[in-house]
Amino acid sequence: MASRTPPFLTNTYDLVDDESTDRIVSWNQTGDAIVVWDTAEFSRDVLPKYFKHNNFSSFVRQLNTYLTECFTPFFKDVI
Amino acid sequence: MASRTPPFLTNTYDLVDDESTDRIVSWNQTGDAIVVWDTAEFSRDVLPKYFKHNNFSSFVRQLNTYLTECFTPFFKDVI
DNA sequence: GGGAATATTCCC
DNA sequence: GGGAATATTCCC
Repeated sequence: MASRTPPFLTNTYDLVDDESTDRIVSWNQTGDAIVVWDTAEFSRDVLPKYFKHNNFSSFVRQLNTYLTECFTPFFKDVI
Repeated sequence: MASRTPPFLTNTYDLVDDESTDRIVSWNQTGDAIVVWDTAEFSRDVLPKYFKHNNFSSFVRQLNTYLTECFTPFFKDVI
């Protein structure tokens, strides 16, 4: 029996996959990385919908916890 | 140097001490115990102002973590 | 980035 | 109630 996928990973998948916020955060062209287009909006508007905080650094901390070579996010702050 | 008081304890002190919510949660007459008069209102309205959740059981879990004989809360659900 | 402290959840 | 897993914060 595979153990349950951690909530952080399913939440992160969901928030990236949500097309209504692709302007703020989306997959890259090849679909193997996350692009955060606007970290300010991302932190303020998107994070609290999925997590109990609105801190970009807390999100990145969790990302680093679960990171493997299969999962390569990057950030492109357009400000 | 004393180490810093954990946020849970200062938050809990503050929420009990706030007189505007004494109808929901207050000190007892001798000031050495917490009385939660309405757990439903307490969970829904008071907890999220001080913590990142609205679950009574999570509050009690933390209370048990920090409990000593000097700190004796009790709950009086008036429903 | 990540170790460690604290918070929140989950489950016995 | 509390151990353990996960999340959030704090700090190096």
